[in-house]
Amino acid sequence: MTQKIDFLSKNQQIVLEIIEKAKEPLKAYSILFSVQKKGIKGPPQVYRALDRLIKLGKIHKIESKNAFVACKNDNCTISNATAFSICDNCEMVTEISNPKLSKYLTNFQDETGMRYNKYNLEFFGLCKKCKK
Amino acid sequence: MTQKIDFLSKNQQIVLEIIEKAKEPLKAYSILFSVQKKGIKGPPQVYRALDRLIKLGKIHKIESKNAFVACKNDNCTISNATAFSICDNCEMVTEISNPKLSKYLTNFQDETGMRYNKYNLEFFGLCKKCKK
DNA sequence: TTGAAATATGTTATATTATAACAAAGCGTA
DNA sequence: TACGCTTTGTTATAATATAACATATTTCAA
Repeated sequence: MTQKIDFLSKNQQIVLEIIEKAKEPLKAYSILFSVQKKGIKGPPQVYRALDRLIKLGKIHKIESKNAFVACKNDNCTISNATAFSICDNCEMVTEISNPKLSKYLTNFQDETGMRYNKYNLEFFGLCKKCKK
Repeated sequence: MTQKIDFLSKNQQIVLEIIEKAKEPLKAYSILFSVQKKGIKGPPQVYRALDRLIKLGKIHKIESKNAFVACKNDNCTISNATAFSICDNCEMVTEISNPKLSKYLTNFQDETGMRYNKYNLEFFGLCKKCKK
């Protein structure tokens, strides 16, 4: 049987915890180094946990940075519709949860008639702090 | 002085040409293999050309695939505002040029007051062919 | 013109990110 | 229990990207 959708294995819990505690997106290998003392030895264990957490919507991958952040939405049902704001200077990443935006993009249809079931949007600019 | 904005070096021309001819996004190392007969020996030469072509708006990087496509817009002034449609099955990638969408996103402002000067949007789904 | 500073290119090596391949362990159920 | 399936562990390696330095080219002021 496939793993139950609400159950996290030990490795998955370890990886999720460290991502949730972090204030910034974490790279896979920095996760690996941090969790080696907890018994995780190799990249595949980390990447498998990351893959699963992504599928569950518990974390998201910031594609432009190859880094991972915890999902900030209460129920992580929108992992197929993600938007982030990224500061070019301090690299701060924030998940945008704006109902209007997600509605607009979820309903978006282009000329080709292709219907989308997932999107990822990354905004870049300077955050308030760095604008000063 | 900085290289003139409308001038491409030999390497840049070679790389751009091969990307423009391709029907699908190209990976950096597949570009490298194709251009080795033309005198380009190493990854840095390819990556430098790619970086410059991106800055000029001649090509875009598909972040979720680590691959590069030619810009389809006549004048490539919107390289800071990109949107793509990606088929999960056949991996076809199309650049979306939809004025309404780009206007919406360019003007988008979130609660934090951060103003964006760049965004990248990637839609995923099944293209017409693959839906059948 | 000429030569110092800046820019661009070539080259080797290596860092970073991710997955293949297979072995071992756990789990459900007939 | 023993068979099939899924998950986990482990080693090795593939794929992506950049550091570091050497060489060449261009720019432009003295």
